[in-house]
Amino acid sequence: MKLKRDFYLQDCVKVARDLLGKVFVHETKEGIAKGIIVETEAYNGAIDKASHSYKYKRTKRTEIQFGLGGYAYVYFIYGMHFNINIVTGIEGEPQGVLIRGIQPTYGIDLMKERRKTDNLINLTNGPAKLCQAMGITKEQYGMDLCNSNLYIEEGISIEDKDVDITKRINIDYAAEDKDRLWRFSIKDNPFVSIKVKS
DNA sequence: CGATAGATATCT
DNA sequence: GATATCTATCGA
Repeated sequence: MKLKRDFYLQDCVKVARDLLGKVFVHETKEGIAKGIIVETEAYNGAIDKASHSYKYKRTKRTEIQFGLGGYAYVYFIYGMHFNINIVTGIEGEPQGVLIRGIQPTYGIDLMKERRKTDNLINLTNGPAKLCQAMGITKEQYGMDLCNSNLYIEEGISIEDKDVDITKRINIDYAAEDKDRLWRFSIKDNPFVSIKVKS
């Protein structure tokens, strides 16, 4: 059962927290791939220098962030990698949640084939890795998670005591905003991309 | 471990 | 023309 639009219309920080434990699904003609979301980061364009849409900067690339929540924001980075964000918030508010780590639960052979590795942990413990494993490319830019073959469904419930809240990764260019505690991950899960000592 | 090469769409 | 919400690989 796909999550409904309402879920995505909330603030990006809340959605980032609540996405932990939910199941990310991509159905393609090659097969279905699923994984439990174990690591996320929130980006709020209105106030956050780390966001592509900082100060409501609106370009062809960030356009999708300005619409309703529940759409996929996929972009190409460092000349060779894709990352996927889930757009959140109401129309006009550019926000997103970066998916940084998932735990594969279905279609593992397909993921291994796409990633060219047999190492289970190495399949999806990073934002560009999980995009490759899930078969996400520029093609998925702007897809509606409420009405397409790319979506999120209910999963397991994660208690607050099992959630690590830390600084976000690789945003040193973002000045003081790099210290915001907007990264959420499931404690001691091996598919979390980078461990941060507490 | 830490350092660095890798390669290009996107914005200035 | 500079840079990026990163990853793989190499050397110690």
